[in-house]
Amino acid sequence: MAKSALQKALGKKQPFACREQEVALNLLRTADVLSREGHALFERYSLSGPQFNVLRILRGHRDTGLPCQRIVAEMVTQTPDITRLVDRLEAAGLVRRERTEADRRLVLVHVTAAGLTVLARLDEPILALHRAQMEHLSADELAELNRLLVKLRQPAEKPVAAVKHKARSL
Amino acid sequence: MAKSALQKALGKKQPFACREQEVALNLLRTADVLSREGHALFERYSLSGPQFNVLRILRGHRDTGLPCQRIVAEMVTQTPDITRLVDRLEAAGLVRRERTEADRRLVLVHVTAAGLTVLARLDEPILALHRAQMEHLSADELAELNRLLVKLRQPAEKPVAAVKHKARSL
DNA sequence: GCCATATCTCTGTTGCAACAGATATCGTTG
DNA sequence: CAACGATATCTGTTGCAACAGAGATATGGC
Repeated sequence: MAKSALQKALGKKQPFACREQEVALNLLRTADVLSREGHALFERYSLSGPQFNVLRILRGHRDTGLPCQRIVAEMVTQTPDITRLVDRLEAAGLVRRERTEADRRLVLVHVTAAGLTVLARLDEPILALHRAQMEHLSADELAELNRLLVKLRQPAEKPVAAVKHKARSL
Repeated sequence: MAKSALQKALGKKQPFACREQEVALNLLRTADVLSREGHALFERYSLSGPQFNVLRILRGHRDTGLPCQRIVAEMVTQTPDITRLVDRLEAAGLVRRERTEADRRLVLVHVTAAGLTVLARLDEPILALHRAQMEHLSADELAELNRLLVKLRQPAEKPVAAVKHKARSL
């Protein structure tokens, strides 16, 4: 295997154990690099990445609101600590909780007008950032990258139990 | 644009704003899904992902040791809190600090025998996990994915200052 | 109608991450 | 050799994330 770009970037002197490991490390590193730039953008609005993600999800359901569990299911980076994440958004006045009457276990979370305002201000810079980060890739490359990322993650999304069981038996 | 796989997976009803945004979300989500399985593996050895990463880096330089700054530069997910990360590894007996005499500002970090033992136990399960996560992709697809991930991250790695300055002016 | 089970959310605790400032050392300049 | 800036690491503080357990409510069997 020839020396890869990541090896040089990281100053590594020995090759990767296998191509699968190279993909794993490249995936995590690229995600880390790109998400840091997004983090710098959110920071100016006192938001974290997951917080912005939740706001955007709630905007997609602003007519009905969404229970916490559904919010987590739609998040890009899923967190088990959705309660306090919503707590902080609520303290900032960006979302509002509403206990339902039909099923009193459920708490529907709605985005507020203030939340929609913040989202509106962030929409354009976010898109501009994404475009700037990827302007050196062709449309075909972006489509292929999308396809491969989805395919890579696909088997782990449904049979999670099987994978976890396998991992524990190692 | 036709409905994508991620839209269905996330239960979204409206399309992405653009393909660049779809790539960004797919990248973060795939990295999150795969890294969680790795986290479950490290957890059994009371290690975090970055901690394992540091140990592996130090193994690659076990003849000379490495200053903290160099460790950060080689990390997959770079952290500004390397001091305490090394603190915890040192408390666990997996690394050892050594103040150099030539330049007394430098602290060379070495992996200990115990650290090498932990690494040796983790090497095979990690490779097995990576292979299991990617067994449904062909060798060509893995190579193409590697190429695209490296290309996507490439411009952000060198002109970081320029990008950051640009982001701040938004 | 009552009890067991499942679901949803919240709380308590621990540990890590991020940012800013402090300390110690080195190299250079006058 | 004294002072200045640069470099490398450490410390203090704040806030978030992860995990376990508890409280409240709904559902289904009897």
